[in-house]
Amino acid sequence: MNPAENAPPTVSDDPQHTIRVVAGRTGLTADAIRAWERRYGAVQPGRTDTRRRLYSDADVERLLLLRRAIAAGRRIGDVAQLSDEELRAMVNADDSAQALAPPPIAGPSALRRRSEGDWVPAGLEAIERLDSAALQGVLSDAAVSLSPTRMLDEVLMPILREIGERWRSGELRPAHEHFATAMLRSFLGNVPVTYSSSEDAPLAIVTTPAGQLHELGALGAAVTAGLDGWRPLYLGPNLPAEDIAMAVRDCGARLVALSIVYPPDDRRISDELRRLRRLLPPDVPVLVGGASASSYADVLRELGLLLVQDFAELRDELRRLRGA
Amino acid sequence: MNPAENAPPTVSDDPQHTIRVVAGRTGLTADAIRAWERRYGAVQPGRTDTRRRLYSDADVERLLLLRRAIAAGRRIGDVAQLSDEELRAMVNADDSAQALAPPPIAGPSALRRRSEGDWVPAGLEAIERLDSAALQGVLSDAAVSLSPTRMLDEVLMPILREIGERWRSGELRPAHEHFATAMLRSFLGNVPVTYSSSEDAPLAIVTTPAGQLHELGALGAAVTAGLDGWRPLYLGPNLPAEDIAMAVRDCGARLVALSIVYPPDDRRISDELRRLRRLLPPDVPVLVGGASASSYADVLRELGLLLVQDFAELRDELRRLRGA
DNA sequence: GCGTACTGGACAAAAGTGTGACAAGCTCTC
DNA sequence: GAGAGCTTGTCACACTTTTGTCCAGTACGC
Repeated sequence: MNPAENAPPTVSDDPQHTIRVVAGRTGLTADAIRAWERRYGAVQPGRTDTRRRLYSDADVERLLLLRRAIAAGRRIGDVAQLSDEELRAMVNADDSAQALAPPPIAGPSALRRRSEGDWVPAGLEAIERLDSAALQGVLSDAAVSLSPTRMLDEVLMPILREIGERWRSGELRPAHEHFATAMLRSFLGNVPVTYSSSEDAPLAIVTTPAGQLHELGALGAAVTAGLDGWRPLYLGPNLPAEDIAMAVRDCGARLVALSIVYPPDDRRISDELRRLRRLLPPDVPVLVGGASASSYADVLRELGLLLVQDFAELRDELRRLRGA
Repeated sequence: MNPAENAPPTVSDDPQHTIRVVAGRTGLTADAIRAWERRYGAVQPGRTDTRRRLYSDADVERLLLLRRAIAAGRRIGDVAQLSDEELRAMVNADDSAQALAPPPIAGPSALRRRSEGDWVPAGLEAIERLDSAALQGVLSDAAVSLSPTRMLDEVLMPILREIGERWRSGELRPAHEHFATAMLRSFLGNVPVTYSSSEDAPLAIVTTPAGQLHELGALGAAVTAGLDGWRPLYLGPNLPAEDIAMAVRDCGARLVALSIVYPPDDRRISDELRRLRRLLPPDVPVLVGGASASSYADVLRELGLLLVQDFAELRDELRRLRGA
């Protein structure tokens, strides 16, 4: 019942990071982090024997949350004392309030306290019943407890994968798949990818090549890029190579990310990739991910496009490229 | 499930938001908010120990209502003192009045038409520049001033129409159309269509028939249905007739709404409609709208499906059918 | 020994507050 | 249709609070 014993947890409580690392990861200055601790007890890092601060992953996440709250106009003195859950709820509320007009988002508020890890089966069950209220509840509930990153890795993508499998096996009808896709699309579209990305963040174009109708992977990639210091420009699915190249040129993008999900081995996709590589400036890297991406590994290698297997690898590449 | 869930605090009375946050959420300037308080006591926020203002969610909602009243031509001095109920009633009345009577008939409190069309050109310009931050700004700005209904009729649909035309004329590239579609999809996906619809509202299935990839019209219809007392189940685009019928049967839907945008005269669409009518229970009405819907008028008449030309007609039909 | 981190204090920039003034826009009158 | 009068958003000012940054002195790590 608890498989998470040996699985490496994405967020650990072990104190391990020096203040320098934390400053780098959060974009805060070391001085600010110390001031927040001194004045408001915003985080309480562990210490070495010699009183050096040691931050856990959870601390880092909390600092990131605080940073988002600040960005939404909160005052650090007001939010520093909130619990992680309160903070996350507040940040989520701020985000959606800012992204859309009528703030009264239907409160999930029903199903409370779900033991961790139950999100996926609960979501699948709601999908089987075509119950949008329940699915919405599961999603927003999970969003309060999980960071967007973990939300993607541990809830949304597993649900998608499972849907895909049950659909292929005939266990679920297209209606279920369509329903789930529509709801997840709405949810992902709601994640504000704009917040951390300041004006000067490098621009990444995210889309799927012509012929690729499944957009959720690409949208997840856009969210990931936004969380990782890029400014994503999401162009939806099914975009011809010429248009990708045009957007890169016109907007001065420094990166293209593509998602390929369905046809595992299609000439037209390969051709599109070739054309894209030819049309793009040689110094603009192209990342390719998605369920079927690896079946194009040969073409990718030939063209010098980078294959990413999952969102974790995508994050790594994004970080590496941003540094360059 | 959980019946005794008393008062889900969607709107809390706790003072918590700084004036800065409120300004961001309402789109008002901090100066204006203070002026309204000073001159008319429009809201009475709490205070911190050091006299900084703290607004509750209820205060924010009230300010949003005031803003919409202003946008409808009211003067702040006249409406600032009204109770929340009076305000809400007035704003709703203004909305429907505005929707029903485009030519302002002379009246005692003649509605000043604000410089209305500002949002559409601003949105189009953002789309031309592929500037997601700007487009997001236009959309949320408009959404704060307009009710979801008018937002659909006066901003989103005009933008879509215009994009379509400029795209056909070659003035805009597919990249622009894709970009706009993706952003509008995200925006529409976040309109909380769930809140007014209680458990017992009749269920409406909204989708597009197989072959129809454009989903925005259908999504707009789902939003409209949600605002009009139905419980919409949005199933995304491109759904075969069998699956629509299955969803209707499994969920006990009382209505199907379809959107047909692109191929104006396609055998396959007609066949899908015929199949759908055959598979559905005869007492489940089917509404068909969208840019190309009227080119199928013959088939629709033959099958007894209802053609709706625009969202206003859709609303009328929805109301009529809900009464039945 | 040199780079990094810690503490506590100091300081200046940013943001909020109250008050008053003003210009743009609207209404009404003549 | 010109002008008086009112409404209202914005700005300037002087003052307070909040908060990020800097510094000096000390200690640790490699």
